[in-house]
Amino acid sequence: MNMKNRKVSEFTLQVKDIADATNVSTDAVRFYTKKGLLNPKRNKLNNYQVYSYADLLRLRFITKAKILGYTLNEIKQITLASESKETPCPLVRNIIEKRIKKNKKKFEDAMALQKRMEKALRQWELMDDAIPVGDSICHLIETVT
Amino acid sequence: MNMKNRKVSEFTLQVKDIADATNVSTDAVRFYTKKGLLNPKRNKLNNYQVYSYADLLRLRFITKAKILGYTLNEIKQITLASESKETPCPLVRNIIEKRIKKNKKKFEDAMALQKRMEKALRQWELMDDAIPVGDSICHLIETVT
DNA sequence: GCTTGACCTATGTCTTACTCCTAAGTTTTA
DNA sequence: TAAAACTTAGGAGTAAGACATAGGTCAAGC
Repeated sequence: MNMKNRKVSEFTLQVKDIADATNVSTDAVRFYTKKGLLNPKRNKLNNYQVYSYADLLRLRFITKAKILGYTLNEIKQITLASESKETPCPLVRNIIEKRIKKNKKKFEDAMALQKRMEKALRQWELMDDAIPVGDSICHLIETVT
Repeated sequence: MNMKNRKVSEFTLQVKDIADATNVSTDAVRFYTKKGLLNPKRNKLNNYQVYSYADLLRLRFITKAKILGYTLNEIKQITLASESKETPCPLVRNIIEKRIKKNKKKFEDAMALQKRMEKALRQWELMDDAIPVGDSICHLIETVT
């Protein structure tokens, strides 16, 4: 490690550091950076991106928000809003509420289908693998749908 | 309706017919067709695609399988397998089992986060919209994550 | 001092599952 | 007969990256 070039402040992370710490690929980190969701500085000595601990926290947030179904654009809006001193609560709450409602419906539908799928598979397991009933898979599938 | 040109067999559907019947866009139908998930014939008189009732059923299946998280490639494999007389049960079961497992984990994670998000939002609702606490949204978000 | 390996940079193409747009041919309707 | 509503094919754009490449940088070992 070239400490002369690496040490910019207390927490100085390179792409790989921040990526490994959050279990995100370096490609994804660079992608978020290009999109403006992360705002690293530059090390002028070698042109490397220099991430801070705040960037790491934000990256953690991004991964969680993504699981919830937020798009990167939504996440960007939320973080931008949270940066401005006068946080426009109603706007952000709106984004969040909408997403929660959408997700709820989606989850419920998916869960119901998932359960029927699992049930069908259990029933299928009682049958003989070797039976070549022709359309048997279609029928299984149709019981699911 | 030009019946001379339209009537190829009992069930003769054009793109729009099959699309409307399944609530899928015509673009999507054409996309599935190009990908080989649907196999219409051609009306030689006007070069139109001619879909059958079987295509309609398959399209219905595609939409359901998609909700379950199957990719179009997986769906194609399953339907191809179900077409061959000796349906290779173990292979298809494998695809289905894998997908179910993947979905299960995904749903569980997402559901857990969704619940925490809803809880945080409820707590947030008790607060005053007008309070410009600066990082309050970040804090809300951090309680969620 | 130089090579090797592990980083980093930027750019570009590929993927999935479409949507939107264009241009041009066909069929239906007024 | 002309307009409206269909059809065809192709190409471009979208999200959220993965993967490939070419070249720059840096620490370690010999």
